[in-house]
Amino acid sequence: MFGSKTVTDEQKIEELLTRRIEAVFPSKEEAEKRFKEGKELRVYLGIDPTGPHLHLGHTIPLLFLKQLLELGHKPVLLIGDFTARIGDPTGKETARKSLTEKEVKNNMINYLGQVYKILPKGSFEVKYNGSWLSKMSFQDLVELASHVTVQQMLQREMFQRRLWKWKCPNCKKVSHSQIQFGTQEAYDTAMMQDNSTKCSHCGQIVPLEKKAIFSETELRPIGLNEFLYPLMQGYDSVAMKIDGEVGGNDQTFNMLVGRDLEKKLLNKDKLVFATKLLVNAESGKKMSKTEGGLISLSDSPQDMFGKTMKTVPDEMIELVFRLCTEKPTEWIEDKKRSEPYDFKKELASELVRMYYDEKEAVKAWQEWDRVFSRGELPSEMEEVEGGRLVDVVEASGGVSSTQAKRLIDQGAVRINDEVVKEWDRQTNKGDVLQIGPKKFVRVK
RNA sequence: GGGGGUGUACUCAAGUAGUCAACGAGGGCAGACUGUAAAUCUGCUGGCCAUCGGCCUACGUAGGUGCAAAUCCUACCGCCCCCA
Repeated sequence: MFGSKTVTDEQKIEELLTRRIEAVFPSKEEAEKRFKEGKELRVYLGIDPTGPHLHLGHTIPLLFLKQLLELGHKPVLLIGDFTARIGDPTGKETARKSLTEKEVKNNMINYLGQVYKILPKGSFEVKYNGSWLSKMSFQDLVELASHVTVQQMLQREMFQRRLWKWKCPNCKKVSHSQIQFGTQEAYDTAMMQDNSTKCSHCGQIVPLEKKAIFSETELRPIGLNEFLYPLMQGYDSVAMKIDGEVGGNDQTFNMLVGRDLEKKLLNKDKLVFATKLLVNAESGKKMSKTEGGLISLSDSPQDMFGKTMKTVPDEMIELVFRLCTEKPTEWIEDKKRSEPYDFKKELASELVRMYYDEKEAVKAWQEWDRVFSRGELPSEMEEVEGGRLVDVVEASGGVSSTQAKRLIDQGAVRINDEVVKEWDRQTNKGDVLQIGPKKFVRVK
């Protein structure tokens, strides 16, 4: 890779640093300066291969990398094979099974295939953190850990939220309980004799009843290994002598640990790009809470279109357009004046276009109109074996027989557009079954 | 190490011997409504067979008492808090 020139166009750099980016460390100005120097920068994105699919959220940093690539810089994709194999530390007694090497490998292959839809093969480096983390000794780890303090770790919001909170019965205000890790002073304030405590807001000494204590989320214990995660991730930066890292805003803490370490150990000033997240600014809700609702890059065109229509709330169409597509800002501004329904269809088809092609995008759109706007049958349907209605629903819906019966009871199943509530009814060849709002099958 | 708690379905959380497949809330699913959605209202939300109904498996794990256990006893395991 020689002779490659970086682009220092100010407008492009501005677009790069604002469109998908929530925050830049140490500062946006510093980043601008570095980009204008014209030297090739290596910027990485770390992904843990914990599942088989990349979803829409992953595409935000990936598209950022693509922008970088277009400016002549070098994206690096770091596969967290080591971290994935160790497994999620937070589990309860069912200590989440750590993934086997084989699963990790499979996931990685799947990931790469999906990444190629955004970043062309060969345009970026691929690294595995197992190649250095698995070689570290306990001594290395202790040495590494000495660079980070417990106080720093506890600042992290994710840990903050897992500490006790309590509500003062006098002034009704909420305080963090410092019971777990506090200074002596904080402890004295929080817990006085016989379980009474002094409220830091109103100064009253009140009994600390059990009911007053709560936690916002679950009060999960914080395993020591969880402290190690940021450390491992941070070391990745050092090992790769990287120039920058991009990740979701929720990864900021971990990315900053890497920045600190790289500075301390290599005297290198890593840039950290925290991308915006797919959250609804008003409600604070994430776009899709459930696995099922996630739009995955490996979804079929039809599914991708449908899921977009069904899971993207109106208020978020513009956001998704900005974060997850490459449409120019002006175009988005223009289109957003149209009906939300149409705007959303534009989004859905654009996504299909990105991960498939124009033809599929058009087809998916037509299909949607056909089925949901005009109420016609889809042009292609899965063919299933006939038999009793319950059994057909069970098999084609991928549900249990009890659940299949429930669906029928609730009137969610139609045969040839007629609601049928008898679950022992025989289906005939050629019958079209509609199960729920969007599943159609034909009896063969 | 000593003392005090606690462990319930996807999550939170009631229930302390039979009326418990287990209140309630969130989530999810379905129906009505609608522009897909959101909001709202209604129903469902362990599995199997079955259109009343029946059976099986489940309240940290393993045993025990008893006609009968999520509920009582014993041991074990996990977690939390306090004192060291």
